[in-house]
Amino acid sequence: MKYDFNAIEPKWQKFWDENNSFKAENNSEKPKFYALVEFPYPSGSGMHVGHIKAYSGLEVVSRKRRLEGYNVLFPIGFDAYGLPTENTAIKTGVHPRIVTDNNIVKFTSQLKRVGFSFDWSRVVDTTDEGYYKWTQWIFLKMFENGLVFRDKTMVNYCPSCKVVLSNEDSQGGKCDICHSDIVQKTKEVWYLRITEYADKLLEGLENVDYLPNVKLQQENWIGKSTGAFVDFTVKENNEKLRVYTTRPDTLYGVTFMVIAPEHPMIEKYKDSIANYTELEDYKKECAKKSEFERTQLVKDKTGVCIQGLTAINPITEKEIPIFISDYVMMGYGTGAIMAVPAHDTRDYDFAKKFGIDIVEVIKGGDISVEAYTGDGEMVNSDILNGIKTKQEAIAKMLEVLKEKGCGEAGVQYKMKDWAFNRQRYWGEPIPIVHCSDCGMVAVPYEELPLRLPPVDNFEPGSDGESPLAKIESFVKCKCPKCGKDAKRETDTMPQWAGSSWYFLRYCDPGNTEEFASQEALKYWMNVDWYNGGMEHVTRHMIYSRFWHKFLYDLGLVPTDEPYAKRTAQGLILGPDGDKMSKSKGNVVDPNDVVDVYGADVLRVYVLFMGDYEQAAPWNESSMKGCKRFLDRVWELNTKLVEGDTYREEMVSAMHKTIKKVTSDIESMKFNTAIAALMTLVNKMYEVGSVNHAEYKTLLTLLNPFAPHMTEELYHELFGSILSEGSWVSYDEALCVDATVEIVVQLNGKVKSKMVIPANLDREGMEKAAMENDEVKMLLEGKMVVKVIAVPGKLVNIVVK
RNA sequence: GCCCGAGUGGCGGAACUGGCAGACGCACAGGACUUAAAAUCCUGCGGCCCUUAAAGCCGUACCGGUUCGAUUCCGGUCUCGGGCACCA
Repeated sequence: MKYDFNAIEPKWQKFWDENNSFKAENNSEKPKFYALVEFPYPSGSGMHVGHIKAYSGLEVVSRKRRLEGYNVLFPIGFDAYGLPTENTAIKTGVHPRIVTDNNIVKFTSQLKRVGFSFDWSRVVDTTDEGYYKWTQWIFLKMFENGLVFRDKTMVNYCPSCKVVLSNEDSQGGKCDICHSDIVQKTKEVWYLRITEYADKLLEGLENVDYLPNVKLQQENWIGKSTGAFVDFTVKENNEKLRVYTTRPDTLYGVTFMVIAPEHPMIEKYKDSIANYTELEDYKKECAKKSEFERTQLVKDKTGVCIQGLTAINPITEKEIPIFISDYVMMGYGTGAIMAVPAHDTRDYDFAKKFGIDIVEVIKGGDISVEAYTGDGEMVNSDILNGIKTKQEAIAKMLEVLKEKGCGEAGVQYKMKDWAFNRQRYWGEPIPIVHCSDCGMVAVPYEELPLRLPPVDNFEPGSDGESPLAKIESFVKCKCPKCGKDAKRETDTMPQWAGSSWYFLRYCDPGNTEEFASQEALKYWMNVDWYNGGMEHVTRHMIYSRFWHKFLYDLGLVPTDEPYAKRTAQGLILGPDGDKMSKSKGNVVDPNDVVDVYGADVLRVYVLFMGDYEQAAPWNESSMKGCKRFLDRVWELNTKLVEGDTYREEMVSAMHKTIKKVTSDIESMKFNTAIAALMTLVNKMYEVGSVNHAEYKTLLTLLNPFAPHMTEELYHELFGSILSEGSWVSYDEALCVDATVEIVVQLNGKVKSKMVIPANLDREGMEKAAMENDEVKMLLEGKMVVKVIAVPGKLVNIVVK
């Protein structure tokens, strides 16, 4: 009889549910293990198989850890604030609360059908007032500590979603949500001063175990550069014009300066600028371009020379022109640069177009053709002449700048402050009150949560105002400080807020007094292993590390980093090889797979289909192989024989498999772990029988992958694997066979094979090879030059 | 443009630290069982050559190098994927 998943899987799921089988204890003698997966956004379309793959990795690790005797916290929750839910509400008129609740029910049932060993008693929902109360609480702590500010700036505005977006949400000039074009708009918005933590976020990477490319992406995102600030002087008014440069060594090659079109100097010295209207026109031209367009025309530089202002190079004392151009950004460095066309490609393009001098100061390239950005000997640089390396030249120049008092070493970051607001209903209200006398005043802690008011119309205002602005009863309030009439802030927080601290809430989800008790945090933190998608490696991970580090600085969390280890799974592509998406219609629903094949087959398949970290296309027929494999494991119970130790013909296979599966799970090589189990099962069929000890081991190794079937079989023979089973160990000495087959090569080509004792040393192998009849024949008439023996592998005979 | 990563049979993918390329699975072909089909089991399965087999030769994107020996290391080229992007 085959594995009847329709009967067996629901049976165990019900058992696990009723017994809270995977409940993590906040107090335990056992060592703790905290495994975290990215909680889903409960969308209306339900989960797809990509979610299943994302959770299956740490699901396997968690189940293994429990068998190894750990107290495991493997939680799940819902990141439920967000635009799609609100858009559904706008379209259907159903309140986002109801939409969210329905979606959570759907997701929960899907997750349970796959048999994930989540601790269902700790589910968090970021839109639950018991949760967002603390999101607001942490925000107020940041406000109190000067990390929250408002600023009027150009913002990325999506005319379709009617929201202001952060740079992160509008990359490439397209809205992250609806993909329409972003326009620039001036607005006063909320910011979190994440740049204050740039160095800490960078340094923290040294002590965590993240995938190398995860670390690299975060480093690039933070974008630290070291260089120098140099003060040029404006001849006409003796004002300092400060620039940031990473190449102070090229100061002798500066032939002009460029400032951003928005640079305040233009306004300030408007009267002494002869061509002010021309500059104004250029500025207007630039403002029309979106951030995206502005970074598009890389080659074709535009700009205008400022008539009436001249800069003086502090080192050479030479006079040089000042230009405005949109290739210099106000938001980075000082909004002004010293241009060295000979050794910077952008400055080179600009100089060529405007006919400005190009002075070589580093030998090694041909500046008549292109800018030379490499290293080389310094020339035309007075005191630096003859210096051979960049490092040395920079060091020397920094000394000189310091002496002269016109510059200093400095650092810059690409990372910008975090635009922390949405003009939407379905988000955490920002707990701030605007008072005409007191300014921005925090809502008192005891008044949290600041609840969303009931509304029937979720449409945002036409000018990018939040729908909350239309609710008079919400907006009108008293100032908590002076008691006068005041206005409540109507922006809500971005979706990233709720996910910035959820891993802390899991430690103590029911707490009404604190976001989590110190005791629980001390016990569980930090997260031992965090797995998720590559798409969250910069934004979500950096934001949440920032929040965590802030709380650490307040002494509210015990560790300075939240995640000890971070890995990432690859996408499941559609059967057509494209990214799964609703619009392409290539989405696979896990429920459909469970209906036909059962949960265990689905679980094994998503891990067997390829390298866990790589993307792989869905292939239904490949899944049949996994079904056959599980059926064969099931069928083995008809071939059971007595025996509580491995039989001789099985010993090395058993130990080798245990070793392989144990280490492969740790390195997320789930596909080869399953392959090893398949090989073992094939071997059992070859032998024709399996004894109790062997079967017990097989079921234990397979349990994390196929928990329903293995529990059923194990339970029949040995009792509950969950409560009585334990992970199996292996003996290194028994992983090797007594004899090995080695290869005999002639000049590196395989010519013969022979079986020798595994422990034979080099000389012994060489001797055995030379005495082998087949080898003797091969060597006839040839001269042996050299023999190389590699124990356990091969003998290579070099002949002439 | 810059920075990562990858390129292996018909397909998904294996190969520890330079040591038998193609584990495991899918698909396919042949056979067994069956009235038949499904399921299951057995056999074969990189290419060339060939009636078949043995033997031989070629083969890990391409060109070259190091080495007794290269999918693995080095130099160059091409292609694909990802990240950043006038970041001074």
